[in-house]
Amino acid sequence: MPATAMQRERRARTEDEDGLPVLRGKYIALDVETTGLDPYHGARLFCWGYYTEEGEWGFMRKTDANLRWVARLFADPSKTIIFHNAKFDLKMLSFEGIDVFNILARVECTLILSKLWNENGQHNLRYLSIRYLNRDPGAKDEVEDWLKKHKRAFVKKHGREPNFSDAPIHVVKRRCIWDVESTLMLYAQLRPRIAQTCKELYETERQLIFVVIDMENHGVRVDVTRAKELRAEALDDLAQIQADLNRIICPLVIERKKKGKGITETLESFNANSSSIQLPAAFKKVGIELRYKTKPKKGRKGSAKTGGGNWSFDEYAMVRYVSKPLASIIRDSGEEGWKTKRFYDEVKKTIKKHKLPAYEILPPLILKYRELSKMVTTYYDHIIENAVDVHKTPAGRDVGILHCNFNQSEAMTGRFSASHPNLQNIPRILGPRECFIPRVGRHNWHLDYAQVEMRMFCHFAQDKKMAAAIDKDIHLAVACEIYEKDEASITKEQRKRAKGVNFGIIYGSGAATMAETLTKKGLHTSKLEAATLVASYHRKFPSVRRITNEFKVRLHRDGYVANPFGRRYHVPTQVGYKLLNYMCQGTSADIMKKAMVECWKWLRAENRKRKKQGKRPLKTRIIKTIHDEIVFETPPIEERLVIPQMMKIMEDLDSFFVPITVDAEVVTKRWSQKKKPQEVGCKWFKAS
DNA sequence: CGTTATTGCCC
DNA sequence: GTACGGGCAATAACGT
Repeated sequence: MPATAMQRERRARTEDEDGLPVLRGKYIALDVETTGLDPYHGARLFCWGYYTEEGEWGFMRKTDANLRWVARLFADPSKTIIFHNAKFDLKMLSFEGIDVFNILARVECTLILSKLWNENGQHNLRYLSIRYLNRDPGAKDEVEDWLKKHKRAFVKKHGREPNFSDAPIHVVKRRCIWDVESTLMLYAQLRPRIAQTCKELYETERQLIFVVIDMENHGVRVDVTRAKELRAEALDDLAQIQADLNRIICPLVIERKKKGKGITETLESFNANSSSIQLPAAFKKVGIELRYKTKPKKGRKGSAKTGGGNWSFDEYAMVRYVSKPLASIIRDSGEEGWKTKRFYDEVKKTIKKHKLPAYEILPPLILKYRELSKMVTTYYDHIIENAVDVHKTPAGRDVGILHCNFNQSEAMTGRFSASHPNLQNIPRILGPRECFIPRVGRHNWHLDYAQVEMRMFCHFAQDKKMAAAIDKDIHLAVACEIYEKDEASITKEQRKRAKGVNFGIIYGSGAATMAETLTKKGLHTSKLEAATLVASYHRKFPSVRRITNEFKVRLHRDGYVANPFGRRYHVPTQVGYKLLNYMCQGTSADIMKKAMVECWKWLRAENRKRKKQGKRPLKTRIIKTIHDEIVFETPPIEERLVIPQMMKIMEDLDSFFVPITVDAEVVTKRWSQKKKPQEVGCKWFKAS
């Protein structure tokens, strides 16, 4: 569409009761502009633009009448409303009192369409418009440019950072119209392609938008007081470690660069997080000879590798810089999550007992320091700073709600990602999980697909031997095969090794990495041993090689490989070994997504039914997802009805070479005390 | 104030 | 003959 035509505003023929345009177009691209990205901390929309296939377009500021116009648009089942990232816009509109969960118009999303068409690369509107529409970014960047240019002056004048709503309205308008025009054209290009390739998957993703908004708006409950207690504890420990470190290695002479010139400095306080400058200096000073270097990491999007070649101080290297007894202390403390005091006592005791050189205390202290500072900055601080609606409980504790951002279109395999804060990487053993608590009168039920990636692996390989073992103990069964022993004679360590091999195979590893990974987990394994295990594995499970090759053949033939839901993976042929993993991970992810939609829909349908029958609605909700796990919040009185129903929906979702089964655990007090249903006296619960 | 490198947590 | 998959986030260091 030529830019000149675009700039000619076409007046709608008719006006509604508020004097606003009644659109003839059926397809309406809509885009809201906001004061920020996080509505839970005050960001709000202040205007929006629209563009229809009839060439009608317009720009509206937020007023009651204009919001009513949007509500009427949403109530019209003959319309299709297209967003680029519908989740964001709808979430913002939900904060203006729009009931986004009962929209009668059809909601579409070009971000999801683009992601499904090609999981690689960028999916922002700017990039897509250039790539698919040959469109000049034009007005797209003007708002950002304005903000950059006027930031300093604005802060000086108003005492705060400027946002989109502070830019001149005509600049915002131009951008907004640019966005909606692009969105509409993009939709016209992408929708037919997806209709051809994965219509049902798109439908799942599309409906999932509402599940995600619901989940994010509801949020998870946190015990802010507990976070503060744990934070204080950690800070105390950190102060002690810092003092010890300073006593051992300061003053420390270091060399660093400043404006291209090398300078020398003497430090009175040591920073254990400084792995490139202070750590090497400290190790040299106490006389530890450095032996391990960092490995190159693959650059963004499979490009050349970057970095590497510097001295390494990760845990892998650190345990190797100390004697064996101390190394086991470090490993044990990590696995069991010891408190700092116990760790200190054990470390000192061990050094004395084995008459180790005094400097060996350095690596364990640094590891502990890094662990604690990570807990504080990444977890406790986040909970304390980001919890909203904080109030006191009768017991005098501060509790609040954390609203995490779930992104359904970020990970290339199809998985969810989470951010701000990332609820999907909360440590399993250390303190943070103590801060997550159910709401009053609720339990949190964690329903997780048991070994789902392993099951998908089994599905693709169509391996009968594996299929027979998957509902018992797959790792034990694999151990029996690769060690050629019966179950009774397999040691715990051998089973653990087999487990590592199972994961390694799914991840596409070879002998070298397998050895490294196993050794890292405390199972000392040489490269040769690992090679033997892998060879043995492939001999016993030839289907794995077969399916890996089959995927490579398909990649070569079609340029992509599609999972059972039609999600396509485009990868360079050099990394064809990744396909098996993508297929396992991605199929699991799509199972999860479909399950979330089905569970959510069941709960809504049930409530409509109950409303008709004059019964009170169910209070059960989906509150979060962690890859293979859906977490439901439910009043105990509903558990018996709802939980088995949710499990049934999840398990009966689709049919594969092996059944997909669901395990259930429940949190009544704190996430750290997640329990089996039987342990909390759920007599009605029957494990599947 | 941006980018790169390192580290470490999750499934 | 090679190679472990997918995420998010914090800090340090350095140059603009």
